[in-house]
Amino acid sequence: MSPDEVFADPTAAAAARHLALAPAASMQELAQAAGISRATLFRRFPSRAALIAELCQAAAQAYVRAVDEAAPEEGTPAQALVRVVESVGRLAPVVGLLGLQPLGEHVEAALLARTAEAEEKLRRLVRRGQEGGQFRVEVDPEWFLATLTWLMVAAADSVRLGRLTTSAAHRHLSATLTTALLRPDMAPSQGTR
Amino acid sequence: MSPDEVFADPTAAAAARHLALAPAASMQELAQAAGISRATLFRRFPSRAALIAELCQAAAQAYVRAVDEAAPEEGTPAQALVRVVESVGRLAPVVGLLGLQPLGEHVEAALLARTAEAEEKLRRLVRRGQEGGQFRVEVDPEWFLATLTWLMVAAADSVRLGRLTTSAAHRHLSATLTTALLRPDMAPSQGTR
DNA sequence: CTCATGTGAGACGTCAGCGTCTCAGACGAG
DNA sequence: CTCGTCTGAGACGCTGACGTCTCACATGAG
Repeated sequence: MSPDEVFADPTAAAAARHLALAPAASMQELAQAAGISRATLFRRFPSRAALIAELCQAAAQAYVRAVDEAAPEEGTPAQALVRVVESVGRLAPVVGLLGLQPLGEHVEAALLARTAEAEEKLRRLVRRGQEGGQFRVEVDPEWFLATLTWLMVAAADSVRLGRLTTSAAHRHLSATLTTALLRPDMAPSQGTR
Repeated sequence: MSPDEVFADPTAAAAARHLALAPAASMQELAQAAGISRATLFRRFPSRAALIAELCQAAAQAYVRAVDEAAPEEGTPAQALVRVVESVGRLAPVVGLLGLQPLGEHVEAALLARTAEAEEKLRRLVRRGQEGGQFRVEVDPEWFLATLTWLMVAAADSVRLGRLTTSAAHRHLSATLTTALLRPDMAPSQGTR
């Protein structure tokens, strides 16, 4: 999933792309990356904080939608897990390195509030799978959430460093997340690819 | 492993602790966190960049030592993996959130150079285990390295958010890394705790 | 006591980035 | 052609942080 599919505004998409490479980029650089002047960038986003906040909000929105589309409460936990990991994993290139952005106090709180519902769905999925015997019981749901988040960053960073291709990173991300949670004797198909 | 064991200088240790909570902290804040005046902080570290660089160098040094102490080339790959994960995992609380620090171009290059040798040892370990049949062959060594790095951040961040205790995070970190790489039929002891 | 060393407090200049503003030019609609 | 709208270029002031400097004070050795 490319930045342009997550951010309706092409300016925002370009800014997000550049911020992924240079987290401390100035408004000057972001404007240049978007192919517009600094003045125009300020016309669209009244401040730097507003720009960052809007990007993060859009990313959170995409995350919530990805979780919803995967329907974590439907089907067997194992199938639901695969769908979730596949769906959320697509966001890695866009959302991943945005997670490194230093945020203001209330902005971070707003983001957490926005994603709280989706995270709760995932916690329920983990518990459902554990009660049903398909998931490892020793995995704390909170740890699964943390793993999901930061392995997206890992995937994005590996691509940034040129160590993995986007598709390889996505594949490994999915594989690692499912093997981390699925009980080994429950693997639907042992292969990773 | 506490910050004081990684950073000989208690000032550096305090700064690292504070930077983990506030990545964009000013020199004023860092001095206050270390219990010294801003002037004294500048006497010890000629610039902010120098301070950050020194912290990262020390962290990289600790990482290299942790890998060396785990002796990744000795014993069976599975045993070596457990040692590595255990050893490196201890660094998570200290090193984890330091990875989020925006670095200058050449500083990052210097860090990569410093850790290159240790990373190469780990790549060899992964390949050795794969050739020996104990490790999953579908896991790219690069992906394992990325996973190792970013799950340390995940552990540190989970603790920061109060979602996990330090010991729980460490346990999950070890468990996830080993299950991600070990072939399921090769698990030495199935339990995680 | 005297002196050397180290520290805290704070003033000061510098500078980069932010955010505002103005003006000139491009461009399309009518 | 004319007007309204949008944009780029650039000047401007402001702020916060950096880094330097000075001075007073504490502490400890001799």
